[in-house]
Amino acid sequence: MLDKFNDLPDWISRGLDDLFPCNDSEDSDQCFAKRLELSSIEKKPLRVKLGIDPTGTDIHIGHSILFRKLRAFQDAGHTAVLIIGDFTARIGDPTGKSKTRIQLSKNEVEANSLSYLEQLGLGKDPKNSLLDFSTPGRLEIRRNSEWLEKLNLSETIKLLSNATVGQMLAKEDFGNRYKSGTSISLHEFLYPLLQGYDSVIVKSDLELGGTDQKFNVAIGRDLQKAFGQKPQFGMLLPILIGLDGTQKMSKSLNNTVGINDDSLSMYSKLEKVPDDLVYSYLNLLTNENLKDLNTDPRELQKFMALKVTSNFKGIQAAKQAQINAEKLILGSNESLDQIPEASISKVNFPAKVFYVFSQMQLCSSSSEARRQILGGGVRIDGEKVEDPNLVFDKPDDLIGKILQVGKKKFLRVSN
RNA sequence: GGGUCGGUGCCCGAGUGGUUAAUGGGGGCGGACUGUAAAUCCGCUGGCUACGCCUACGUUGGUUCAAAUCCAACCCGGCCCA
Repeated sequence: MLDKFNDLPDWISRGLDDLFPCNDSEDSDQCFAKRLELSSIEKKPLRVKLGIDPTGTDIHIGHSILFRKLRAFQDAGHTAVLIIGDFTARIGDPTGKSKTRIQLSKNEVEANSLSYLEQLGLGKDPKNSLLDFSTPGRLEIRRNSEWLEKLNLSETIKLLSNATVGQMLAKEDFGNRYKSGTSISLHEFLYPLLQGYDSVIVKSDLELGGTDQKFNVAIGRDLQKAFGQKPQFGMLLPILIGLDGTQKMSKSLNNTVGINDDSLSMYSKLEKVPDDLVYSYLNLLTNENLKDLNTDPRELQKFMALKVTSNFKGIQAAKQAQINAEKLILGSNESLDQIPEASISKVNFPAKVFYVFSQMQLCSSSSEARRQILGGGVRIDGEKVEDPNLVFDKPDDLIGKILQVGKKKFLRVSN
């Protein structure tokens, strides 16, 4: 932990990558500890902003780092201001993307937003969700189309005048793309300014973001000053490394653990993250004490997987997942208690095996199923299937049996 | 707007008239191995209840018995010039 966070309570400093500005000044615009102090003196909760662009449908545990921090502020009595970037999602934040993002339609964005809110805990008991949706005054949800849609050209130009081309190109992502000759559309320059303008509108005291957000958050601070407000602080949290152990966790890299994953998949994915990631997962995704940890790497993986899973699924489900995962590794699926069931109603009989596996969505296509069978990765009730053209005449031939592809994908056939 | 180079499967990248569903690498999936994994080795990697049929090399047309490969127009991108 960096020294400069020493005067902050542990629930704030844990896992931080950066907090800026950060100095010993007595000025509550320069020193976050002072801003906190001011908040408690004035009995005015801080407004802690976090923006999400509803561009996809699944939140993964990498995102959860930010939400966990936001929740910590909620629990300390502050106000979480969740900005749904329903407008900016349609522009696309170029951050970290080598290409201009595809623009989404209004309907897609709305559907994604709802899905996000549900995943974050809308309608759920705060005990089992990422954010507290029910305690009055702890959460404000704003959609940025509310103000961005109304922005007219002269206001837009005023925003644009707050940043320079040099600043934009100094930003790592734009700079790289510029140098490498990848196209940058002008509207992408607007993105950081719009995100910053969000801070102005909601009068943010603190904005949370990943380390790749430093530029955008800093722009927000500049804009607030330009609009005569107290500038926000920026709190940056690390980008979680994905399951591959090298790249950031991201859906498009297929190295994620979704918070909607069932507990068994969540646990089994987590128990095999590379050894040198385990510590950071514990640090960023749990509140466990990081001293006196078990030194056996395999045990540590399991401990981490259990703790993280129980954060999302509850301790009971996590323990069960651990037991089931052990059984999976030993290769016996018979004693598994939590095999998902799936109805066979989509299958038309007579049915060939490969067709069955594709219809049951264990394989992405019937060709894929055929290949898996030929490759020796398909089992029914533990028995290897050799012939892809094996025919089942009626549903009863399959109901109650366990279909398996590889080591991790199971399904019990139901009516 | 002008000049020039280019757009190939999830990604990168060969292929410049015909055994080409398209070399190779990465990634992914499956198998073996192991403390799970990684590394390594082996196999697979467009779709379809399928030994056949369909769809694919920016888009649309054209030439040809035959096109990813030739021609035309258009769309998109890089660079240089305005």
